Amino acid sequence: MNGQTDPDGRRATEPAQEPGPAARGSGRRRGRRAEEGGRTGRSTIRDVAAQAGVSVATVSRVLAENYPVAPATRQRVLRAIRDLDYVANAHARALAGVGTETVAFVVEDVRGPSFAHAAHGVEQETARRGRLCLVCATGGDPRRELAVVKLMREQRAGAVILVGGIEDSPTYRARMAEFAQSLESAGSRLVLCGRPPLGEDVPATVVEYDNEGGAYGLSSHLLSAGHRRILFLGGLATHTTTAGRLAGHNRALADHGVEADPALVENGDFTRAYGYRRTRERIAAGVDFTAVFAGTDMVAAGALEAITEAGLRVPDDISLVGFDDIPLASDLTPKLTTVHVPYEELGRAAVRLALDRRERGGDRTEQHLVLGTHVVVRQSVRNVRRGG
Amino acid sequence: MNGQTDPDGRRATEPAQEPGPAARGSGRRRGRRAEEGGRTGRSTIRDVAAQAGVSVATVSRVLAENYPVAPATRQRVLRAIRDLDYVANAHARALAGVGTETVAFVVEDVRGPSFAHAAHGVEQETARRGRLCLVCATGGDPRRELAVVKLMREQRAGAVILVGGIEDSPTYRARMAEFAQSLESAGSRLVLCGRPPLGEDVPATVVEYDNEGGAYGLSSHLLSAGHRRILFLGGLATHTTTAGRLAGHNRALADHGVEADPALVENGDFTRAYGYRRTRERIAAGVDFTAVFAGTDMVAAGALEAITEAGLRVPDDISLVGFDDIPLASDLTPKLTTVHVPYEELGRAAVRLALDRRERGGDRTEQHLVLGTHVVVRQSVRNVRRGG
DNA sequence: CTGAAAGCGCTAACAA
DNA sequence: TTGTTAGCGCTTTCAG
Repeated sequence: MNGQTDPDGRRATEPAQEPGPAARGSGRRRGRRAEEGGRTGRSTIRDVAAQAGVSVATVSRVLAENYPVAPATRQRVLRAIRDLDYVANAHARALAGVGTETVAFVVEDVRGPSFAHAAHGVEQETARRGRLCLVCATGGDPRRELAVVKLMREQRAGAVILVGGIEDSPTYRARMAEFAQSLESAGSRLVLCGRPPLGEDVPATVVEYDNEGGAYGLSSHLLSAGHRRILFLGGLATHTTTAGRLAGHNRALADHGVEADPALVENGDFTRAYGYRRTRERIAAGVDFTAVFAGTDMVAAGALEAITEAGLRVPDDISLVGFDDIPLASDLTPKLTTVHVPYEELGRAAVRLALDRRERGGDRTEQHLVLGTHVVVRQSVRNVRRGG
Repeated sequence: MNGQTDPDGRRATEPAQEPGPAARGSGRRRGRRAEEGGRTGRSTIRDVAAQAGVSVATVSRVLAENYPVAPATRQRVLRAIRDLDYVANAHARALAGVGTETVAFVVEDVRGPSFAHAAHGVEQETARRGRLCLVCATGGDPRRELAVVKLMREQRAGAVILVGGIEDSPTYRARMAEFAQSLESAGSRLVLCGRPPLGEDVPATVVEYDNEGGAYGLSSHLLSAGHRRILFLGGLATHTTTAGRLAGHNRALADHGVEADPALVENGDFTRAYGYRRTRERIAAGVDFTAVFAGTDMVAAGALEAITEAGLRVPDDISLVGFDDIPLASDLTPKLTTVHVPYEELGRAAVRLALDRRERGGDRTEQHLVLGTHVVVRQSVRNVRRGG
């Protein structure tokens, strides 16, 4: 750069023809607004200052309340603010280094059954800290997910929370590791909520819940009730959630000395429609099981429908359990025995961990928290030992 | 200013002692980054320009793709961007007058039963237009609502959507009118979604659905089935939603020549717990009705529980209808006859109307759209005419 | 096709 | 106590 340029660039080259202090641009605007009567368009801190006959710094001070201002001045400023219906510009504020931070909450679909509770947790904790909460849906599309993460980096989000299980794959892991780095280097933080960690070297916060343990408990409950042939209705084998739940189920089987029969494990998705369809097919093909372990409560609802439709009863003819403990579980008849997942706490913890870490200037390490789950016994399981 | 101070100000006066993070000078930050190898902290467009050996203007141009840039230059810039892991700062962009706009979605509680669908509609339409979607919960607290609206003004949200019925009152109307004005003058737009208009002179967009018509249809359905004594379980009489639904109910009664009995109208809230409690009390006090019109499906779920618990059956002993047609309605046994409300479309329309109007530079008039509703007949109503 | 520089609205260091 | 002013990072004329 040539030596003539003032390092600051702007002012040095400014000609003497200085009109008033500060920009002519806003001066002109001010003029226009005055003509129109003072209520049109956004007013700026400069307008307020002018109106109150003080400097912008003073206005900023009464706004921030972080510096002594003479009561009389203060009143004048406040009055001007009211008269002009002034509101500070969050962007300018952010640019100047202060202002409300944002936390992004990224889900596949906001209608997902457990979304509401997780969202509530996030919203709660986020609001408690005076932050804003951005919600984005990806529709499960990796491209949209990529776009969203980029957008969040641009927004300087304090944390980006990705919620829900996912199809695991090397591609996925690579992408996430990149997201994590990318966010980290932008001063933000990636939070994986309800899905497993990526490894020690990935700077992400992970808040998951115990799928394996919950499933173990649930299957144990079934096994203790005498069930030996349990139909497992899961999502794809590579789905992180399915993987965890199936693992717990298999461990329970093993612990009870029951051999795992591959024919009793179905892979599909976590929709109600799938639960219905597959259960119906299995029943049509001959009922070679006494209980159904549905991957989620939604799947269980579908299964229940199919069972009922086939003229069978739950739990008399077939026992049924779900997973998640969404409200639906206790609305079904019979009320569904399931595993409770603390979604709300999951959301809260995600925000808490991520922001606390940043505030304490945490290092780039991984953070990992696993929330407990527990079986909720209701009315959809029958004891086939005593019972018959 | 005195000539001794470095025009860049900060750097010059900066003491040697290592400062904390969040350094005051980006000059220093930039310096540090260079030392550490280019990946720490946020890089700015200036870093990219330097790295690529071009001016910031050029970088801005390749980013915006709105101006011719020599391919070679372009490549160098792109490379620099990648090397530096650069992401534009949305705030700076917004301040400069461009950038992603935001739409705010304000609800009482994100766990509300119909929230998910409305949110989906909003999210969908919002994303389609390349906007971001902010979600805030007020917990029904007017103070928090006020704070949220202010926050949204600061964020320069393109539209602020308030969803769900509300306790109507002069205070409420005055507050809303003020919000509307306030947002309007800030170049934003207030959208009332699922609640009635405030008047021609209030610059707000209103998207509601036909509570009155839906209730009329529903009660007519009940009346046609021979029911004469229908217990109406509503929210407070001043609640906009309750008011609409009750009005439709009463009109149906009148049209069928049935006198409205005040003793058959209960006021409470829209919770499941209320539905349960009140129904139980009424049953205990003597069943002087043959059908229950629950204000919402949630209330109906509670009522169903109470009825069942009392050893009565739906619809054999008592018919039951709800309102909203949330998923729960078809999960209950028996499946609930209810009124379908197009929540998703409601959300979509809210965004569409508000943003379209702004784009077309609409005037300050009120906008008003009413979406239709319709009865969904399922299995919770019995015909007492033929039946007995 | 590229660069210089004037802002966008606000904060905070420094001076008065 | 209050005012002045240098940025924050980006876009966009206006001149080359």
